[in-house]
Amino acid sequence: MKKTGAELTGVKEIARRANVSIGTVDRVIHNRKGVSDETRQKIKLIIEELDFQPNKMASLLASRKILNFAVLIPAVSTETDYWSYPLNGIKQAATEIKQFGVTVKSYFYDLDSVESFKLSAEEMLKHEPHAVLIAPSFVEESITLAQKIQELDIPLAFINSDLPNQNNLTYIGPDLYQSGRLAAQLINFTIQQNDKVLAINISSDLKNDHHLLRKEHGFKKFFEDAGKPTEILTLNINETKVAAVEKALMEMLGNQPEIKAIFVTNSRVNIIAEILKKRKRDDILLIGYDFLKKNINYLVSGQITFLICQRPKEQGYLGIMALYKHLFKISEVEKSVYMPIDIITKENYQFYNS
Amino acid sequence: MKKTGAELTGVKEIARRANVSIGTVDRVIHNRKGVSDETRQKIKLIIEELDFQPNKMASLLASRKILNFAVLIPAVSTETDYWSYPLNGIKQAATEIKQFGVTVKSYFYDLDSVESFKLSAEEMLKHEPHAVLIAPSFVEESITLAQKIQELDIPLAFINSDLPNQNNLTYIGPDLYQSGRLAAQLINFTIQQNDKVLAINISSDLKNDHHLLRKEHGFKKFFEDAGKPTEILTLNINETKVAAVEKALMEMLGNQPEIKAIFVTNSRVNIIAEILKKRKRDDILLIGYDFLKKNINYLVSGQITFLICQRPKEQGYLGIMALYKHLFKISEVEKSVYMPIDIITKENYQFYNS
DNA sequence: CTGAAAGCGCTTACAG
DNA sequence: CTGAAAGCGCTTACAG
Repeated sequence: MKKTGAELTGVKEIARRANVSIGTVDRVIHNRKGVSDETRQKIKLIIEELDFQPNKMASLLASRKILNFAVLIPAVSTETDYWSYPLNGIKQAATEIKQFGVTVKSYFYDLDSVESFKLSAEEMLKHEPHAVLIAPSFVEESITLAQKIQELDIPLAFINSDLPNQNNLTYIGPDLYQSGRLAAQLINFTIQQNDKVLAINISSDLKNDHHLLRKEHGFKKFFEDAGKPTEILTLNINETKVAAVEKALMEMLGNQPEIKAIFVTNSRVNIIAEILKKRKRDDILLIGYDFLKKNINYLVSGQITFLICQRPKEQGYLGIMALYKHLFKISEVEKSVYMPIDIITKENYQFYNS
Repeated sequence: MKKTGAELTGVKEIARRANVSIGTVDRVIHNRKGVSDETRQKIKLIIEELDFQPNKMASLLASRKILNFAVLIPAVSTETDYWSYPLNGIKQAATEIKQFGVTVKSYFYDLDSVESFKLSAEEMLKHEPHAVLIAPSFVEESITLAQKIQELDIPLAFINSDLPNQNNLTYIGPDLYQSGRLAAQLINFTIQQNDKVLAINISSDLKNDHHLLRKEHGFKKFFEDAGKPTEILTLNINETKVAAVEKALMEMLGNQPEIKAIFVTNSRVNIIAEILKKRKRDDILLIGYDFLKKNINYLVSGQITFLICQRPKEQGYLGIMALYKHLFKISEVEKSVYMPIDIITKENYQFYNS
């Protein structure tokens, strides 16, 4: 249970072999200046020979580093508890790395308010974080922020959605196109000849919500590739109130009685479920996104058949851990990490832990 | 970036307040004897007041502990690469906790040989591990082993399958009954009135393979609960050679032309896929278990529609981490951790990372 | 450019 | 029962 403490190891042994002090060895290990080329080379050689790996714990202990991570994500709203899941993952990671002197502070913004994003971002930067994790919901403002962060030369991780060319350390989140394809595949199993399929985008600002469009694209592409004549209709609803959605939906269903399956491109699938339930349209298969309490309720009651999920908790967890692994040089961090695309049904939701 | 080093903290501050040496404080923290009740109480009070949490890194560094974990799992065979996934998870965990002085050594056994299990178990115990992770494939022998391990008073984790009442620290694996139900639900979406469904158990020793029976049970229970008149047939095949399986399967399909879906209760679903492909029976929906290369190939080619997976990599990873968290007192460990039941299709397999 | 010393927050013998 | 000292493997000023 104890290490054998016979011969020297680590910096001491290197120092002994190189005939220098451990201070000099330390300088070489961390590529600090103030060492002659000659000694530097000699020490580097010995380090290689010994395949020396500094003891992280000793290093952390001696350096007394304190690292503050900042997180900028949407607040949990009354409308959706989606963001509670990434937040839980972030908290879990925070607990695990607390012992290494890392603190994680979260800043929140309102998904309906660009202004709140800017304010929270500003507040966050004021605290001079050593690493930042953000969910870049507002594209333009997020790019501005990402550039500020880059100027400060601190690592940046994106979760939930990506922004191209932002020099971010990593992106952890879904592949939207492919999740749309998967939804199509699931629907394709159940429909008959001549059935029609409806894709619904519910968003107050669809033009900027390229998310939904990428899912819709994957969805339609699947049927194209399948070479089936299934007719895919699309309904864009730019209001989120039930009454407005109901009007648009019922009009569509009235005109197209052959619709037998509906794909909602985001977590607002519960609105459609509510309407279908009220209208007693149990004949329509419904599929949508995200492990929200409201959605799960309709899954259990049978109104929703499939939910597609992208491990929101894990996104938060992995985002923080990526920053940690990078700053503590524990391992290389991948530029993009695409989450598995999970299928949740009435029969497996109880074991889905995020 | 630096901690403020003004006032004393940790053991020193406790010692100062209690007017004792840090040695005595240490004795109290670790509940060692040799401290008068009076001083012990005094120190405990101060510890509570300060909400003192010992610095893990300093503690690890000073104690110079070396912990050897042992792992006993089936070897990766030519027939299936299933066990390469838990092994990868184990290796990943090993890499992460290496810096805390933990080594992980794996021992393997042949799934077709009880003898090899016993031998490997013996070999493992000879090395006096401080914690053990096992996949208890052979029930009786595993119980014997679990009892030996208990006598040695070292923590034990099970993965992949559970054994009741073994005083193990934790179990991490699937809920078999529920995964059978999920398979039934998926099939239920696609079948028509009057279609029949076939469940196939392929095992050379089905009586002892209670795994398969629990999945079959869940599978059948789903249809019962659904109150549908769907007829579920069962085929037990106690040979694993393709020729033997083919004979049994074709006889069944010949007698029951209404069979439109097949559920294979384990990873040998690729054998059935091979036969269906050869016989050009694309009309039958096939569903089975595990993310094996062979199975994925048939998923891509369309012969298999769904694979049910239980995160084998994560099981290995979490198993090791549970032992680590327990021994290092990082957090409490749950007695049972049931893995999510994942559904893998042609459209999402590429993002499934275990 | 280099070394010697102090220190990180603990644990471990050892001495009394 | 208790304390003083040495040490874990590093880093950090400081002195030269």
